[in-house]
Amino acid sequence: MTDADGDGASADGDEASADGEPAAFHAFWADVVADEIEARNPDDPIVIKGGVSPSGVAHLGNVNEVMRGYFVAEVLRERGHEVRQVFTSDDKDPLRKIPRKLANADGEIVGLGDVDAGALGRNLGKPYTSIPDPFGEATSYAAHFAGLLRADAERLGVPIEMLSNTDLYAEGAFDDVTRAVLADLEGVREVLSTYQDKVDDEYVPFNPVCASCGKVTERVTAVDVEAGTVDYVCADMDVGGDTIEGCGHEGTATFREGKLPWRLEWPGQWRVLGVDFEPFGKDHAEGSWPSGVDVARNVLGIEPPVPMVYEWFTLNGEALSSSAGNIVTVPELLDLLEPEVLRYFFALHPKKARDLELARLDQLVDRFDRFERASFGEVDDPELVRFAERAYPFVVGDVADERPPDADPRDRVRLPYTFAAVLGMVDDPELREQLARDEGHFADDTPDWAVAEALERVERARNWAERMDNEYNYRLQTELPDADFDAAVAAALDDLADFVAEGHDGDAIQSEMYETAREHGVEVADFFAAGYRLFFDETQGPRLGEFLGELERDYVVARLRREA
RNA sequence: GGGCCGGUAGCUCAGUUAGGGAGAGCGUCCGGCUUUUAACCGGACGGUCGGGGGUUCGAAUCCCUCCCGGCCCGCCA
Repeated sequence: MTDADGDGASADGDEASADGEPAAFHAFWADVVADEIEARNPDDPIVIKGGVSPSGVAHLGNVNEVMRGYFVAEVLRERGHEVRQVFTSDDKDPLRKIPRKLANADGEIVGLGDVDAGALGRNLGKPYTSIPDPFGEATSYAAHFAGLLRADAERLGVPIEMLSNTDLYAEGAFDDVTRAVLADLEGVREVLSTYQDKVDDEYVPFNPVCASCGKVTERVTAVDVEAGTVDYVCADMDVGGDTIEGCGHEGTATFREGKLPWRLEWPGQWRVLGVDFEPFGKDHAEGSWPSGVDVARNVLGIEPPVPMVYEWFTLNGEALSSSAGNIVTVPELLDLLEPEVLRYFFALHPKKARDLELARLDQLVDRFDRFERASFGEVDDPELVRFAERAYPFVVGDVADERPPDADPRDRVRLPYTFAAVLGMVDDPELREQLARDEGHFADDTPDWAVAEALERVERARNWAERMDNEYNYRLQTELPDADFDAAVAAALDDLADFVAEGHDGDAIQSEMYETAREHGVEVADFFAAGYRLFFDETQGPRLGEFLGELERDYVVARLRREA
């Protein structure tokens, strides 16, 4: 891709559309982005890049990088393009400070106490790839954390290519970029100085790795572009107020034995990998993106990729923060939600600041369910239907692959999330299915795969109720709860026990509860409360009569008689 | 101080590309389901589209301005 061609095509395109050819309307933002990418006539494969800093915890914010790029990749693939979705692990960066929280191989957050923190301290200043995995499993610190993100992407059904920056340097992939930068120090300084005050006449944008102590250094004393080397001194490095001590070694490094600073490395990646599109968080939007564009055009001689800034979202109303503990990981969320629901969250417009409120996950799931119905034309909302018909196939992805080959997607059943939480109050899978059937969620001809799929949500909703400890967090009590009832209520319970013992279905029991309460002069509310106390040790619960009708009769009778 | 992005019903959001009806779900309230007890059905309530100004026959949408929130404008990524 050359500069001139890109500009020319873009200008022609603008004129053409100004002449009357209106831009295509798209209900899905990924189509708009895909249009922009196609307008540049990129060569296949189209490269979509994301980036990850392998520094501690892969949290849900990183998933933006995965999913935003994924939807654009899928749209382009549908349009007939070959697409690579690559991720650079910026793993040649030095560890600058010891993180307070880490995530183990299962994505669980742990404190420093669970790892060899001293080993981390001794390795400050070294590239992540030169530091051992604190959990002693992966080949390096970087490999551990890059692996976490890759695992999360896999859990979400997104295939990504993870590329190690360290490897790219070692293979010489950055040689040309580094040579271009160091051969034009004047130009680089001029470009960068408009964005960074620290860039002066002495500044050399290359950080050799010290051959003696292995740390990333900052002081280059000489550059020899012909030989492809730089001389350096391993001096102290200032990192946000703290100092990482250099060893004082003076040496010579090749272009493969160091790294470019971020503001040059990022555009360098664009050139090395031929990046056509890259989404990034709003923290980059006003900092390294404008300087990256400048560097790309005026130092590296390439057009920067199509950008997309995504808003950050908050978790429970607060900024994501691993140190403050306001964090949620993909594995955690997949205990609460189907993957397609999480994918749906990232299919919503990226520019909107969104809050993911765990206490109201039922709302997110409800919205997904409605979105899914809309994709089948089952919702009377033209706007939503347009979006859903376009985006739904990308959101469900290969979920359908686990269904029988002849399965009709319209046969799928989604139990309302809160109802699924109600079903989660009992453990028995058959009882769960029966209760859902009684409520009319399954028809006689609902296929087995749809029943099984629907019931998977019960386990997740149950996890949610327990995690939130909310009004659905009830458990059928296996032991008789500690409770006293007045004589009238006690008598009514005994009568109800006799009625149940005779053998009646749930509807009949429900009706009888009202009758019995009246006969004994007990407030219906009080009588139900007594029932909830006995079975759930709570004051409220699901529709009780029908619930009891599904339980084992001897158990219900004994419990109503307060015997067991 | 300068810049970027957001602000639509109690909550979560759609609608902003391409100016024309202010919408959905949930919640709330009322009603229905022989039955006040979370699931099902119906209905209602609910908005100065952050404020103000402008353009226009017409603005949530375009322009200006102000307010609020996040981010960037040191280093680092």
